[in-house]
Amino acid sequence: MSQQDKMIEELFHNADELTEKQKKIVAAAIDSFAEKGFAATSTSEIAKKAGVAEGTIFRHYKTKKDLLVAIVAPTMAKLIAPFVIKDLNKVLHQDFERFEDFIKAFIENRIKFLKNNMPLFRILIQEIPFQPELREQFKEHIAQKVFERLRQIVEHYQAKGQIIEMPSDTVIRMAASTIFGYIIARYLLAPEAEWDDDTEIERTIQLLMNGLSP
Amino acid sequence: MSQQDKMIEELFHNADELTEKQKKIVAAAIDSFAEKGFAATSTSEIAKKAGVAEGTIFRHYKTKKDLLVAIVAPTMAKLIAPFVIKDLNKVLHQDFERFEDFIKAFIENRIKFLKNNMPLFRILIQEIPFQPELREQFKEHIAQKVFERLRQIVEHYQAKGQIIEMPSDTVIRMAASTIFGYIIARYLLAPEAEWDDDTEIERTIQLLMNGLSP
DNA sequence: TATAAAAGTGAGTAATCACTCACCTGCGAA
DNA sequence: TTCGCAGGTGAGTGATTACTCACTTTTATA
Repeated sequence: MSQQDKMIEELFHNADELTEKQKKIVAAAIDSFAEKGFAATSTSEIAKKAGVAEGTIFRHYKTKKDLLVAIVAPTMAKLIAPFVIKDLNKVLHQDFERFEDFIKAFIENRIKFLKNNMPLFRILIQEIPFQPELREQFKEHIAQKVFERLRQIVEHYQAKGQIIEMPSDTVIRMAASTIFGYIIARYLLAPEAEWDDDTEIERTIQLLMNGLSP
Repeated sequence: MSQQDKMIEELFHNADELTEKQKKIVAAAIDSFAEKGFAATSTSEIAKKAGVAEGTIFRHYKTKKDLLVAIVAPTMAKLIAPFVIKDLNKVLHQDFERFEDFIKAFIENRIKFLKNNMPLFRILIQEIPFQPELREQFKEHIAQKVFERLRQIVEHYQAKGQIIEMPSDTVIRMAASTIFGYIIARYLLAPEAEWDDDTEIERTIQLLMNGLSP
């Protein structure tokens, strides 16, 4: 099974219900959407790359936008999955006495996920500004659920005196900027450069810890 | 003169050489490109919004992509202008003994610029991944000139013992993440939210100072 | 093995695309 | 007044677009 296949398997919980050709369509679409953007990619091009007839695409996806949503929606779900699990807080606070340990485990976990799903992450951030449907999903899930969870976490560690007293939204913004900044620089802006990943992540966490400590 | 006009005047050094209709084309294109993206915007739509015939667009710009480049290239130039002025270092080190003062002045200056040119900044970051021509310009200017300048600045303040010893690229990445993180959150992700800008900028600088101090 | 449903096909369609071109208009220089 | 020319026009161009549909092939089940 190829890397591409594994990515798709991981992405769609019912991947075994997908036809061979359907998987090829999804793989081709991910490829092209990430490289040229959704609007600049034609369905004929996807069909050609996938080695199927154009009609086959529309057998499985009513419209081109449907195909995009079918790709992006589960990516978004996977990305925020760790925030949605029940009793995150309980697990969290048992396992991670210190904020530093929590954020380290968390960053490493999410970076690993994004690293394995870069084209999808690319499509996600590139198309959200343009697709109201995706923007709506993003707002509903991220803005509401994830943000609420993050606030709880920040406030928990603030109560323990491990994070500086500051509006939790500001803390979240800073942490998110730093983390996404690293991911974008590492995997999108300069993927070809030489990176000492462990050291860079360590330093990034240190920036946050120094900056957010009381 | 409208706000839109002022923006265009500021952007094109030879704005007085632009026809009335040409200005309207540029304004309409900025509007649509920022909202729907370059690929999803048709020339007929731009013409309609600008109140001109479609042929008029192609009288001034050979292709649709030419129009995009004519809009984005000067934006990029304006954005990096402060780095390109001669003897930046001399000016810099006379005026800003402390790194904190420098970065504060710098952030405020660039935020003010971006604030007045948000649609253009949006187009810039949205289209650079897709347009090889823009990516080339970006690499040439940012990667080479700007990065070199930033390295000098970081190393200067490192020599003075005001910045932690760390590869200058890492320092730059962290500072850029933090600053762009604020701008993107403030003006693109949640422009409608209530923001206490002065306080947020102050806190953002404090994060950097705490995180980057030896 | 027979049968129906699902998967797959590719020629065809109307709409839209970026771009062209022959023509028109207003204006400054000769 | 005449001329040249840049600015402006909009109907027209061939190419491409997302999508349809009548049809064939494959698959699952009884």
